[in-house]
Amino acid sequence: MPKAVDHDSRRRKIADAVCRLADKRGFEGVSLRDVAAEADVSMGAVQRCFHTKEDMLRFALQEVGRRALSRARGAEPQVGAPLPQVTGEGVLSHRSEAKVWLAFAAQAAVSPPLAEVLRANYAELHGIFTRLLADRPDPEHAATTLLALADGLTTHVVVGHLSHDQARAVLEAHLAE
Amino acid sequence: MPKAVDHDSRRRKIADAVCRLADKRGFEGVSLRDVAAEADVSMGAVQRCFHTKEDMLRFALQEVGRRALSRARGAEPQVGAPLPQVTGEGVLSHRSEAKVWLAFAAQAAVSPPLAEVLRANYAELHGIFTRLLADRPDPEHAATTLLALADGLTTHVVVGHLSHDQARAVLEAHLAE
DNA sequence: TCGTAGCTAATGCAAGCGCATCGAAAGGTT
DNA sequence: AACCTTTCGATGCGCTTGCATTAGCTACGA
Repeated sequence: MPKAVDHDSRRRKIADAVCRLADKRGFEGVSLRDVAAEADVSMGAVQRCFHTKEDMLRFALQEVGRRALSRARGAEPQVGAPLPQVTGEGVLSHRSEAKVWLAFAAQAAVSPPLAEVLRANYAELHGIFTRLLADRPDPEHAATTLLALADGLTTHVVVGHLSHDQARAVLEAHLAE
Repeated sequence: MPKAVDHDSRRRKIADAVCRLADKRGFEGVSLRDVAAEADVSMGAVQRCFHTKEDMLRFALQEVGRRALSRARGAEPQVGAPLPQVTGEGVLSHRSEAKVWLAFAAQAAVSPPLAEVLRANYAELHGIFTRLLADRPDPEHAATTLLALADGLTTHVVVGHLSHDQARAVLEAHLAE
């Protein structure tokens, strides 16, 4: 029988292809055939890794979320270390896959499985930001506000209403309050 | 020859159908056939009102934007009247077609014609909010921040991370600063 | 009445979609 | 070598899509 395939690795490879396509063409640009081509695997391989397109999209969104969490966690305090400075750039960086996130968020509005993944991710991000803002009078509320502001600014940057620098400046001013 | 058709009225009727479908099924649910059925007109009528699907979507987004501006303008001060109170509910109401806006925003990320419509709309909204926040130290910056916060909160409500009431409370607290 | 201009709805067309299927290939075991 | 299991890639299938096309209808003016 043929060499065993590293399914985890392949699934991630395919999820990365999904994100690249969503970034370039939006959600509608994510067809199985295009994903297979982008990931340099066959259609059959995509189908063997994911039973349905929805499974594939869910996994891709989970990957996006994992990466966002990983970046946010990189800003978390180490045990015994002083509370790190929360910066505008740092907050924006957790949405570095902005277009992809926006495409998924819009789809999540009409797809409960995707919405579920997003909610779980938001809950964890909220926890991380609450800890990062532990020196505020109400860290939870501050985290809620900061997350929303960051996402709103990200959307405005994506559509070209604001520049990245403007968005960062807004966050810095907000954090300075 | 047949009775002249009120094209403006029909275009708006079709745009409304687009928005209803986008609200229920996201952007992918907006096919010409479904729009025609939703608007209770034939495929031919849709095609006669809009040369391409892109035209139709652009017009629909303009309609969404016009409605948002109309709502925001309703909050604008009348000449000689005192500056009205900006409320959280008032700010959120300009995004009452939240899912539709989110779907269009995501698509605008990869569609320059839609992005252009959105930018123009944001610019006008920004102007309105700047005037509404004229009593702040920096009204422009305050408007930028408020718009972003509102959009971020709207997204979080749509995906179910926050409730409408939570979003409103965040805005009220922000406005009270 | 006839001709014309505007409007109509249904359908054709080519392309693409997600998912299922199938014969072939590959590697391990006996 | 033969057999079995796993993996493979190409393609079939039924359906949907945007846009083009066609034959027909209607109202108005000469």
